[in-house]
Amino acid sequence: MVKSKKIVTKKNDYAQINNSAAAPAVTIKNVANYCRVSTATVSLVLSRNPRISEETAKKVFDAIERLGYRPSAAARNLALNSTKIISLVIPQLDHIFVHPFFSLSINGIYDACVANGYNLQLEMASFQFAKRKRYLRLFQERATDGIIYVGSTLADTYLREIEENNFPFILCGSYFKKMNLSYVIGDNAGGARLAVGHLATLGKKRIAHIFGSFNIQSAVDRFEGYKEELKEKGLEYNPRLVVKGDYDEKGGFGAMKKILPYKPDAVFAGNDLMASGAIKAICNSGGLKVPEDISVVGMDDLPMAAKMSPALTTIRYGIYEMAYRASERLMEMASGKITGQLAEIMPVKLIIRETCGAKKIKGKFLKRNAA
Amino acid sequence: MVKSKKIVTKKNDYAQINNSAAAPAVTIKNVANYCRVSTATVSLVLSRNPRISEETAKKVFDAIERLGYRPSAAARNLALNSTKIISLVIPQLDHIFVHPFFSLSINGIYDACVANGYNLQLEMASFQFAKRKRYLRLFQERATDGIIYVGSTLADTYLREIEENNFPFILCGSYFKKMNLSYVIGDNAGGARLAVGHLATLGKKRIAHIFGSFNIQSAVDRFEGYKEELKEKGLEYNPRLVVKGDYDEKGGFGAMKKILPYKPDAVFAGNDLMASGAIKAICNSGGLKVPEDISVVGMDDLPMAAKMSPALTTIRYGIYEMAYRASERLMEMASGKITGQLAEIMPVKLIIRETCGAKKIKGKFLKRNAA
DNA sequence: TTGTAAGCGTTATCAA
DNA sequence: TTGATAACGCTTACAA
Repeated sequence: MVKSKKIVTKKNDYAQINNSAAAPAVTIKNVANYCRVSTATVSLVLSRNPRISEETAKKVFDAIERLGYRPSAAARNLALNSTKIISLVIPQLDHIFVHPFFSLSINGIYDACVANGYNLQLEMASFQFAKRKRYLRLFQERATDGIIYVGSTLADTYLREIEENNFPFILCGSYFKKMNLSYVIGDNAGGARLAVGHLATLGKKRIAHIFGSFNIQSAVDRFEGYKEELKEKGLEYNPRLVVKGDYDEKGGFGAMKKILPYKPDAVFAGNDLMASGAIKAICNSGGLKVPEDISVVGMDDLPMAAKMSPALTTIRYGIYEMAYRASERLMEMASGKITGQLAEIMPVKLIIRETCGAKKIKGKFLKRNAA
Repeated sequence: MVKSKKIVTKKNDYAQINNSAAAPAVTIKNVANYCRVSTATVSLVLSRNPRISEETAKKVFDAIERLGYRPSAAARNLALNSTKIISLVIPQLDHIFVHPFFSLSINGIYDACVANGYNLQLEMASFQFAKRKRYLRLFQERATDGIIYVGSTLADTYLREIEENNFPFILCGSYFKKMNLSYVIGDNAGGARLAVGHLATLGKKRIAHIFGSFNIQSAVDRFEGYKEELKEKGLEYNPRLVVKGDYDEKGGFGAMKKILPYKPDAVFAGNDLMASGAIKAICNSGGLKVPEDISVVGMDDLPMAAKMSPALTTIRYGIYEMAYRASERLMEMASGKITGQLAEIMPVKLIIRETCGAKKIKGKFLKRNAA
């Protein structure tokens, strides 16, 4: 990992004249003594307890200001048995942060934490994470108030231990049919049906599907929705038109190349990234065009979807919102406001842009959907 | 909230039969009572103090196992006055996590934390962050052991307060000339000189430069290196050949479009993203080709550089390694192993691939540099 | 080699 | 309205 290297290091230890790090911190006791009240009073003032007189409160606040007092987080944690820390678990993938799905999720979670006075801690769902049982340890050591897991896979069966212990825990964007773990997800099957239904309405008969990975419940659900809607519209399900795309652009490209020989007239991709790859594959194949020859609908409505050219028709359920919401729920669980399993499904919406061909593309650019 | 229990006599010294959420946590006292030793002994066993007999140690470990004891993080923090938490501050940009520079940095920092038993906490350098003085508060409340800031700008003058207080703090990839804050950076000027020198050696006379933003010290340094090397090689500095590119692909594209009218024969881009944008601009301009007509050299050596076609010649200093190293240093500061200002400069290396034209491109693909 | 007990800095329960 | 003081669960002199 870290290679040895020659490094120019310059130190100047005489830089620090005063402010030795050893300076003892100002404590609640100092404040109490300073105003000649008890520590209990100071504590009550800080928690804005109304039974403290205005006068005393002011005196205390002044002292706090003057002495530069800041309550110790550790002491408070110990007394309250809570850390105000939320742990975010994300898959350990090569460029996990690069994936817009995760970036958006993290932003939503971070914002929710800030809004509620929580700190956000980062955990990778690495091999060590599972082996060392960090998902349990964090709770057992009372180092976190709750865990939110974005992007779990069906292989994460160890999560059962969390279920058994009933710790504040929530899944974001994924879930397990066989575990009573709380979760917030998008309406995956519903979204798929919306997409496929739309394509069918446009007269498409040979609608293909690129899925991410059946190791992920949401991909399974999208696939199920795809099949259901085909049946609903009286269209035949053709396994040759369904290929795995691994969630990224490259995978979508490869999947589409495999599908093309079977003459699809439309594709519903399991996410926008794969949709983008699929479009590239189509346009790269002997003059085929999107949407003229093949319609494409994605899912997720990433920021890139609106910027693509042609702009991507897709399913929106609000990734940022989903993550924000899941975090809020988690904090409610952590503070005991809600108990038991919690399941929320974010509603989906079809965002019609250009790649489905529902709108005629006139000239170079068409007025886009608000995105 | 699990609150107050009857404090009468003995606590439950028996093993937990079931684990309802309200079950009080097993404490060090339970373990001590269970093995009929003192809490001090248990504590010493846990810190693997050699003065404890093998026998007792075994007994204690067994009890810990049997009772499922896990030390309370808060209690330990309070006693040790340390949290084993490192705070990572990153700029609040729209898709901050998408930028490979930050992804790589975060990965390096996370890995260093895990390797050293630290937890990683996330902070955005938002308006609130500065206004609420979180950068100070985190220390004052002893909520963190150290802060690492990736991607600070020259506008972050409030950091002076941290300097004054001498808190464990390190900048990663940036620094301030006028503050004695510790930092780890790449050799920016040196890298620029390497790039420009290489281009000059290839016979280039009109070497352009796309810089990120002069609000960032490293960009300034790269620019300085560029100018120095021009002088060194007896080439004239032409301000028209230097344009701002805002660090991203789009900016690089725009910058290059502005430069093209002035007939450059080479470009040194301040990072790989802008280099990529510049190449697109060149290839998009009336049949110009890279490297035949214009050579391009980037900086950072992102994973994408090797994958580009033609593959990007660039300057490597190891972003992941830089971040890893900065974290290690920070943890050393936090644990008091080192004091005073610390400055490390990661050595740079020229990675010759295809866009500079140093190697002839035969056929479609050329054997690439190991990357 | 082990035990006793004094912190660490809060909060919360009583009593005043 | 306030004050004493016992928790919270751990570490660490200092004793034994």
